[in-house]
Amino acid sequence: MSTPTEQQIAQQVAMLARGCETMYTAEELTARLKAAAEAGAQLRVKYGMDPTAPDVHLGHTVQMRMLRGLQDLGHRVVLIIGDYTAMIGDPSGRDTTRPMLSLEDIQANARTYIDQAGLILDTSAEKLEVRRNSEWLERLSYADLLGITGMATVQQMIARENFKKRLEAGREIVITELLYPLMQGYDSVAIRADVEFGGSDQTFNCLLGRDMMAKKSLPRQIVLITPILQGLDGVEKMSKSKGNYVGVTDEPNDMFGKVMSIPDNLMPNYYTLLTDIPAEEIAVLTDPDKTHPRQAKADLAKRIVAQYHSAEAAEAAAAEFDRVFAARQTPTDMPEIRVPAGQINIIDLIVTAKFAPSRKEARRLIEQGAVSLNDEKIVDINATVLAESGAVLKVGKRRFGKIAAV
RNA sequence: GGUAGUGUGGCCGAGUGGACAAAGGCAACAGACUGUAAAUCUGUCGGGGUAACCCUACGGUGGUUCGAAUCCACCCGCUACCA
Repeated sequence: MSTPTEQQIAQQVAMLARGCETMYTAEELTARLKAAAEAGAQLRVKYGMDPTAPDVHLGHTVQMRMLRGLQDLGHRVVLIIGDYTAMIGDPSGRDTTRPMLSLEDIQANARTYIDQAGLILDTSAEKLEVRRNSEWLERLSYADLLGITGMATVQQMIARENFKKRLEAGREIVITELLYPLMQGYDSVAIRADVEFGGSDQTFNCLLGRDMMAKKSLPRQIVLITPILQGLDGVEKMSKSKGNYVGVTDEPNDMFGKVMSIPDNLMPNYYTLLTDIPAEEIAVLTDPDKTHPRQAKADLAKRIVAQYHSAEAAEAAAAEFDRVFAARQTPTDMPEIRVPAGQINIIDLIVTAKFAPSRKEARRLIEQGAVSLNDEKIVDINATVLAESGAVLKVGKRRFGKIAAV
């Protein structure tokens, strides 16, 4: 790899800037990239993972895509599994303290996480280093801890918005909560991070790490803050617990459909953070006068499916979507509903198919005109139908099943 | 430890003896329309029953009452003030 020119470095920085809300600082990043290139050295890019929530969704990929970009430039990602922190349990959780995770759980979660992250990251040993923070945190003595706590001031802590608000509201702050940012910051010191990525809620912690490094006379890490990706509802942030997410391991059809369900006004955001399309093109795609929104969204959905599956899978998912929702035909693949051959009550059929959680709900769906069998709408909640193999039960717009009479 | 407050459906949040399966909002689901699982509008939204009606539910356990989410006692959790 030849030494990149100033211009190439500037391009690299621009690529990262696109997905960042804030950079501390772009100048330092430029200088560090240049120095690394000249020395033929890899930058160490820190990325923390919470071993309690292993499923990777599009929200995580905003950062991961940039990490991958850096890997492709020759740098190394240091994935830190927060096993030590997880074992203690996160005290900042408002309601209940999280249950302690066993070592096995942490292992398993980390495994799942790395497998899924591998869809985006380069997992070769050269480009990815996996560490657990128990490696260094566990060994600290009380004296070490005093040294670490000596690196931050109460003023710093209470300046943090999160704590400030709680102080003003008179809500309590447990001392260990103050220690958490320090632990995370110490991770940076321990691994000699050059760059750390964090969501905007992590700003304080990342910057504290940067500060601690300086106090230890280390080159302070550059902090890249990424925006929080909004969920499918367009209101809350994407998260597994809110159920408004697209998992990277979602099936193509599902992934496509979920992306199609985002509000139109979320498209610019998704295009910018989840694809590599240049800004000028995004502007054209998301301008309703220039591109039909339906078209733009299908295009977005295809690109996303292609990233995690394949271009063919994306085309197939798009075709399937058109088939079912635009042409209103039955899907090519439907789950089987196994029922005894013969007459069956329609409510029983819906419940057996698991298309409704209760008989009451099944009845409501019928009353609302949502149910049909072989394209024939069923409006009578007492209807009895003939269960014959191959018959297609449809409930609502997207629940289909093929009857298998046994 | 004392005092005051608070605990409601997936979430937020009203309700202070009957008209309460519990206002309103969010989320969700359905229908119409469409450009899609977008937007908008309408409807539904604990469970069983064709229905009348029944069962479960307002932190927990008992009690008062013809009747309790609502009143009382104790307990548990959270919050604030005091110690």
